[in-house]
Amino acid sequence: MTGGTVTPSDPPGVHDLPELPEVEITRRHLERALTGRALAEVAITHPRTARHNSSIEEVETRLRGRRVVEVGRKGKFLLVGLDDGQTMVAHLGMSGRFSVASPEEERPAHTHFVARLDDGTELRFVDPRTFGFVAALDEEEIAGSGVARLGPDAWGERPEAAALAYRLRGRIAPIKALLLDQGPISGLGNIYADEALHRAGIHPQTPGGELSESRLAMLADAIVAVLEQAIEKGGTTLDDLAYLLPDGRAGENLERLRVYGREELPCLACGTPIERVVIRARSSFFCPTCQTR
DNA sequence: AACGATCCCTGTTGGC
DNA sequence: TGCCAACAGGGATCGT
Repeated sequence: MTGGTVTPSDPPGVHDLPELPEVEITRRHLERALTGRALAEVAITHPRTARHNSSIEEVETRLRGRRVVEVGRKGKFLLVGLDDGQTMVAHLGMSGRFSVASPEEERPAHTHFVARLDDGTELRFVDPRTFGFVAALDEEEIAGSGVARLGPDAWGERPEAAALAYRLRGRIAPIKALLLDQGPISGLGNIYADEALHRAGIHPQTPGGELSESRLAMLADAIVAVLEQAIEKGGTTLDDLAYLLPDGRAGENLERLRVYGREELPCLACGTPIERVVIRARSSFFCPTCQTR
């Protein structure tokens, strides 16, 4: 039921929407597989995958022959440092997935990027919906990209209440929208934003700038807790058709979700039916009793 | 500057 | 049984 219609009795379902935990799991996998390796040959087969450079050929040329120095992450962006100072910037978008496989293994449908590595394996990027991308950017290009507008990483940098208060000061947009914005704090998507707000007892429509420092302290703690748990559980795979982890395993965080996709089901804390509202064209699930403005 | 709307895209599904 | 419109999502872009 990946991306299917959401009905009250039917959890949205469910695929693996890559948010910070899923990207961090991917980063760890790539760190092991790519560090020290050279991208011997690079082939991109879908123009949207290369849209952050001027052409497919430019990405291929700029990455070809480069050696991987480090694999980092900020928010939901993967930052693969290369030996000439460039960075291979990648985003999984809605449906992107990296894997490292033997060239003999059949390539899955929607494989839009392949890099042959100098150890004989192949780095692949599969992305049916093409919301993801792979780019070759230098320092200056990164400074002008979306990466530069990211707020502190929600897990790696863990902004505390005072930092959140500063970043949300005067903002009247709903806190849910601000958490999705990636500017005040980066890495949260629709699932973990809802989960963190529920854990913190904050209504998603509360204007961000109106949250007291004590409530922001609860939010900061809740964000780290939901992300930590999701990373430990291998991320959230929402249905067994969609694959999630780079090694092919499904994540096991789904059972831990307390509000996302649970419209009309009883709140696990108080029994009140979970409600759904649309904020910034995204579903927000919340408990009207536990979460207040 | 901040905010909201719109667009991109495809697999899945509800409704007919 | 089969067809098709609706829907989900992150981020870039644009209008107000």
